[in-house]
Amino acid sequence: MKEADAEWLENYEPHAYPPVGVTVDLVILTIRDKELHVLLIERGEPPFKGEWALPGGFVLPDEDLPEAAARELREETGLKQTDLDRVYLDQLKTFGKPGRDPRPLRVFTVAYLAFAPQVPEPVAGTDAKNAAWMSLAATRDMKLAFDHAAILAEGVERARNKLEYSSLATSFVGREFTISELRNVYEVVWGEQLHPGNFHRKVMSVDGYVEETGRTTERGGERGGPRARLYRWGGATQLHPALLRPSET
Amino acid sequence: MKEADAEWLENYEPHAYPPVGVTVDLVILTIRDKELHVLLIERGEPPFKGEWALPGGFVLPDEDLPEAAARELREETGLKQTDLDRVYLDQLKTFGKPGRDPRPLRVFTVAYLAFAPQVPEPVAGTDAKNAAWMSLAATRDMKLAFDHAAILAEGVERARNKLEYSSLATSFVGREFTISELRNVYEVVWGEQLHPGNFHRKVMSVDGYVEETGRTTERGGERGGPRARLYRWGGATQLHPALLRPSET
DNA sequence: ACCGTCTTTCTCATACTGAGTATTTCTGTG
DNA sequence: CACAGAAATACTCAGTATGAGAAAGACGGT
Repeated sequence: MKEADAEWLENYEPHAYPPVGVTVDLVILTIRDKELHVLLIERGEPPFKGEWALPGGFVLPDEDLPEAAARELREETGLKQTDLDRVYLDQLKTFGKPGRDPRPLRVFTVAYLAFAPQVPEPVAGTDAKNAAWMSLAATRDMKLAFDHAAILAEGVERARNKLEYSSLATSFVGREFTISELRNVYEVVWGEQLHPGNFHRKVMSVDGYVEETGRTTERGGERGGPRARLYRWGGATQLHPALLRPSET
Repeated sequence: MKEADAEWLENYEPHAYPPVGVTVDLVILTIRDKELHVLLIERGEPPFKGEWALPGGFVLPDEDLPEAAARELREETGLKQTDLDRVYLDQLKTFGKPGRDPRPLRVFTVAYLAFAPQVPEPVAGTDAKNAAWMSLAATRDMKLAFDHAAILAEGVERARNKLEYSSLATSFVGREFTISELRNVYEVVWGEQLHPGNFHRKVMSVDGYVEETGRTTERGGERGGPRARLYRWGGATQLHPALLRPSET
């Protein structure tokens, strides 16, 4: 550091500024019963005690933002490390409108978006009364705490776009999956039916999206059909060419 | 607000938390002399006094994040309102690694990305000694203050991607432009030559990207060629289908 | 045993893409 | 003032991707 900086530091008075806080909030999405679900917690502490909110909390003094998001993800989902490795977790957007938090402290929140595979039952954390996977349809009828409804909407929108250009859909399924399980992810997130034949051809033609395991499911679908081949993720993160949603054409 | 919240508020002590600050920093890109340039300022105050940095500053107490970014953009570029309307300005990413700011205050910065059209000479603001458009090539040899090199890299990467799916390239050119001026934007940002014929066909085929004005340039190119037709932006913000960069195919 | 479902593969018409070429209009130079 | 070089626009053609439909099997439930 320069000498001028050192001199300036001595006269610096942090508490002269109005108090500010920074939190991370998580939009954690998963698929249950062919519907998109989000993890919500019932707040056990004020503000908004008793109301439903996205999981999140203050960033600790020595913690970087991705660390804080990963910690909250661990605390709120109870996922094991092996599963956590496969979870997509990326920064979504930061919200800081004055008054979005009623406390006498200006709170900015850095929202993160996560996609979880299987469905461990959620764990109520220290400051949460209760935690639950809520279907997106259900959330539209509830009033979420803070500006979390807007954050959730932003997260869902981002998820829909991410599916087109990234291999993110594999984060929603198990380590080994069938092509129709993968297709189901797209159908649920986009909310529209896809042509099974064309989807199959497309996925197989994108280099590095999936690779064959050589095995098949133990039995066919519940209502019939042959055993499906099992694939695993092929290592590609970007899809070339992209898997565009039909409705946007 | 619930009663429980009100009770809780009385016991709340903001200054018990370590001090935190939030700034906005801007990656403002433009094209000069067929090269991508970024607006940098020479810091007039510690920390990093005398070093080059992205323009930015603290978010004011009653200001939302987009307002703070717009204010900084106005202050630093001196653009007039009519020009500002056409500037693309959107949130990029938030950075908050402990220690990224040497002050005894944890500073998070919300980075914004802006694309400016013509090239007004920059204006030195209150806490800036000097301001200048720097070519990207030049910035690679300089050490920027804070973690601004990483923020800049993130902004450039985002810009390259945005060109593919949005009509953003029109923010870099004047209100009326020729197809080859538009092509030049893509070539400069992507750093590769495009096929003039194919680019022309593609731009004309994307619905709502450009619309004819019926006029042409006053004279041909400096080294010959016919007068080019003038177009204006056609109103579309998303491009369907996208204009993919050739190198990624 | 049979019906309906599901996976996987084909076919075919249409659309889009990259590469190359042609035509015409202009600028700058001798 | 003719000419070379350059640029704007249009056209061609082969290769590839896409949407829609259909077919061939494999399997579960009844």
